[in-house]
Amino acid sequence: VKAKFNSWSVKTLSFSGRLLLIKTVISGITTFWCSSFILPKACIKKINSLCSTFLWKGDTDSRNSARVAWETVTLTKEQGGLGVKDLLTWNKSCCLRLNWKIFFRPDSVWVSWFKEVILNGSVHNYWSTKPSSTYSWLVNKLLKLKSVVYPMIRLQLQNGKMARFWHDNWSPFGCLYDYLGASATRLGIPINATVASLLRDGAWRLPPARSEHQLNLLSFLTTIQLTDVDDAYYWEIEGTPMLRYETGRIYHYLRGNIETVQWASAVWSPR
DNA sequence: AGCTACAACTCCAATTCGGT
DNA sequence: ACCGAATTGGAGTTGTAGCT
Repeated sequence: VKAKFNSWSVKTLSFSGRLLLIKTVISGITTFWCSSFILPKACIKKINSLCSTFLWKGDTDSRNSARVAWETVTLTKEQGGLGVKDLLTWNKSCCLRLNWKIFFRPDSVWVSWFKEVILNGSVHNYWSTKPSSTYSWLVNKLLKLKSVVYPMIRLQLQNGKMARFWHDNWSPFGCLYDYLGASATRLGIPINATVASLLRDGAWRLPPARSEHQLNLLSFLTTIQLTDVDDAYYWEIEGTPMLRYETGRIYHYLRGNIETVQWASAVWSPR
């Protein structure tokens, strides 16, 4: 990145010219690395710093004298920024794509490797696999993104033969392991039990409810009817099922709701 | 698998720096 | 005097190599 900046610094570019270079070329370079690896924070900080200096000074050697904080520059134009991608969040969005792949692109060689070596042969073990010092740094980072992807990877319950009772996201209550506080008691249900295994002769084999949460679950169970089709994972964002992974969409989802600024339309709309 | 010492990383706040 | 960035140092956390 620094080499790129230095090769441009000899030319006199306008502010918007430099902005465009950052948004296209530099984003292109970083996205390549972002898509395969989780970058260390210090690394991202350095790249941001280089971009900031280049934007305001035109080269990377002089001391930075930014008029506006980089944090503000990374807002969208509607939010009062310049629409440069926030690297940290972009990196996260790219890496969530790897998590998405594990579930929805099983034919990839990397996913097969991940499934066999890390997940003990089944994607369903993803939720219960804990980071370990025997795994690589990246693998552990991906496992730690679990809580972020969890609400997006839901399971459509059909015959219940694949759905893991405790960890799959199949009920309206999310992860039952957390919802029922199962770290203390698992109600006699094995950690890898499938939903179907709890239904025998048309009745749910669950102990009588002893908490409100358990009661909620039991009343929900009476409303469902298993079919004879296989269960399937599906990808959804804020309640909307998605067929593809859209890095940009996830990026904005991760950024959260940021207030827009009323002068943006006046500044950016074409005359 | 567990322990230990050490390295690496992350976060935070205080301070310094350059520029206007 | 003020602003944002950079630097610094300390505290706490996490990861790793080497050992038993």
